[in-house]
Amino acid sequence: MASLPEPLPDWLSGLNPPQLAAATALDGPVLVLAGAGTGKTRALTARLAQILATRRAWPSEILSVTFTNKAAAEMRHRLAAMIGPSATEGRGPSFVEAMPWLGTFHSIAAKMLRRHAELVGLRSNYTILDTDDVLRLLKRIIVDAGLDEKRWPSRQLSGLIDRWKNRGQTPDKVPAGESFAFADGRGAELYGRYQAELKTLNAADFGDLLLHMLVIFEQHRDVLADWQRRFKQVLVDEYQDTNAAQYRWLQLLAAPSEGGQGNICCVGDDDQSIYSWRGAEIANILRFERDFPGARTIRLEQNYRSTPHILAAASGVIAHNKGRLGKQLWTELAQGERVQIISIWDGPEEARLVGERIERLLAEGADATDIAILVRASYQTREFEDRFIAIGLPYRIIGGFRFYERAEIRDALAYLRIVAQPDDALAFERIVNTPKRGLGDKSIGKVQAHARRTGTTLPGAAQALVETDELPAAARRALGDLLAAIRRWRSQMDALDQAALAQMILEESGYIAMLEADRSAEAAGRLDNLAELVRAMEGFTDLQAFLEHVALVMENDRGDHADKVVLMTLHAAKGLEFNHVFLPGWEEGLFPSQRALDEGGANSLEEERRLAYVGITRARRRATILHAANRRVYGQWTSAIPSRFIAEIPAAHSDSETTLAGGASLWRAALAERDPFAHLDRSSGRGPGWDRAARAAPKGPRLIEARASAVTVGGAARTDLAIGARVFHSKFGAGTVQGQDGNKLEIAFDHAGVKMVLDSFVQPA
DNA sequence: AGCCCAACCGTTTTT
DNA sequence: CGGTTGGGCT
Repeated sequence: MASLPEPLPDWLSGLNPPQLAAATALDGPVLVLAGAGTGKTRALTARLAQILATRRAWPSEILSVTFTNKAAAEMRHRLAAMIGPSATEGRGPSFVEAMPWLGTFHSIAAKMLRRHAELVGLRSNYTILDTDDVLRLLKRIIVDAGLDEKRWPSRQLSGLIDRWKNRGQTPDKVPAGESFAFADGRGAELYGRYQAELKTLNAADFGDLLLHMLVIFEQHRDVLADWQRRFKQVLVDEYQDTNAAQYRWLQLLAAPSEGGQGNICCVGDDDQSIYSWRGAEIANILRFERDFPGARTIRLEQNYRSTPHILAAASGVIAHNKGRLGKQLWTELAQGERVQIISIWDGPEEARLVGERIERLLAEGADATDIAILVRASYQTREFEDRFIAIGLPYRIIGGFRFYERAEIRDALAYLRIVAQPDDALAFERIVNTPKRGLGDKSIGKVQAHARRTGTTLPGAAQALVETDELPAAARRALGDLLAAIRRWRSQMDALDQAALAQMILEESGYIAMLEADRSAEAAGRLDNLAELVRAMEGFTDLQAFLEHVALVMENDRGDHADKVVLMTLHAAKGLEFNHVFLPGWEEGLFPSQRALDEGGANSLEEERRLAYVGITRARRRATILHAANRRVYGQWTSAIPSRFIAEIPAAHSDSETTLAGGASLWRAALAERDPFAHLDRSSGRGPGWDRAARAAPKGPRLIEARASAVTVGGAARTDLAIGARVFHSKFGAGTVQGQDGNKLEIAFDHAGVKMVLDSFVQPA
């Protein structure tokens, strides 16, 4: 590395030594192991600035890949702030001239594919299908193949095809054994049919964007060579999340062994690899040094985010994983508070307590946006929503339905798609009878039959049928009118800008009228959404560009940045940070999830552990972990033991509290339901985290904000609940006492069966 | 063509 | 328990 000038230029100043190394090691392969909160984006941005400043590459010669649009936007934003707006200014398509190859894997591959589409049998205006289109198409293929859609659901096939595509496998490369995962060995065959169908639709699914480029690179080395020559520098963010196809794509573009220039910098953290279920292969990062000989590895280990207690807690947990590349995070921040571990009776109680703690934080002056509740599974947010609505605490849920997944948006887009791309049969199918035109299953069935018979596309067959008298007069007229309207709209494509065109389509198609006629509460919101869609279309070069933007780039963020506490999954929280983080539901079976425990073996468990690590490291100042003894699962009350991850948090960096009177004994009561030997008081073997939970108890039953009605201090047996007494339990309802053991009662509930329950939880009926 | 009820099935989710 | 979906019914 050439020696750096002193003083350092602006874009390099303030970097710590490893960050500086990451920003300036521009020759050859570099792996940057960036721990949580170690200023990864800062180093990456500085590297881009350094490349540009030293003229190692022009903006158009840098390939810079991320996984999410958010990450790409962030990098673009920070780069603009660092080197001035000229290189990156603009929104929508206009910045394309500046850093054209900064984006997500999918958007970059889609752009490349537009240039080479014909090499895989597509035209450059191909449609990018969403999951819904894919499922409908697959379902048709499954039914056409004479299979029972119930027995062989399209979702499952879609999952398999996804997996194959993630691994870069075309239908002919699917291992024979894996083909048996679907329809008794017909998996690969159906995959092949699906690919053929996509070709006739002039369409690609998400996985195709990369897969097609791989096929093109492998079969047309001249095309590959062009791209290799172009990209003088390659940057990859979140490298631990790359799948096999993405990995191969990067290798082809950058590895010297394939003819690439070899200046590739991959940034990632093996401890934050949480997407294996989506095809990510942690092995990619683990074997980087082998794949790119001569690679230099740089570790970013100084954490600027969290206190030592929080870091130590997270490190303690992740240390239980094997096969890590290894990092030692450290910080200069003051010690701060220990991680709080709270044992609680049940789900509602958990939500209640979190709500209370948040209110206290807000009263102490915390900003609501500094507070997050991170859950393992999205359904867990429900309990918190209920509670927060009840106490009037403003909250916001991140994730869930995206704007463009809404039915009205997808309908509007289908209209635009059929206008932009006449062969898009899926779009045609979607809108042919929306709004209602009297074109029901029977008429559409005839069109489909005709299409199949004559080997034409669905819209083509529709046109042909309109010219015959095979359809009833009414249907024939309706279909003819629709086709004429589509032609008319298409003829306006050049004359009108896409927003005006969309407005026209929505009005002339009767779609807006349909919603206006609908008096329901949702209809008004749908009209608003459509107006928002039209507004969002302004500023794109053309309709095609907009449609691609929608398919690949459209943000989920609806600009709701008000002062609200945020609720989201641990997955969604990766990359974010908050002063105060609540981590509820740390129970075996929930987190780690039952499926991870049942199916994936050690690897799955380690991924769950990484998720725990991600969760804890989101916190800047305070992390609060909770686990409940009882939770309602599918309407059934189930007891649970504390997550093993709780036991893995070093005691020196955490404090345990319990709101459970009787502490350990209560856990024993909860366990008795599933453990016939619970009464034997074995000293161990109660499961992960249990000892830890029990240890909180000896300090004496320490009540925190306990509901007076539900919890009583002390373990003295009650005398008013003799055998035979009728009692009432707030969860299980009425029952009869059958036996007594200290402060535990065996109660035969009228509707919930026989259970062991602490006497403090029941009242005489 | 459209509505209603019952059977089913429940991680994580980006592009 | 509750949302979705598909089939069957009107």
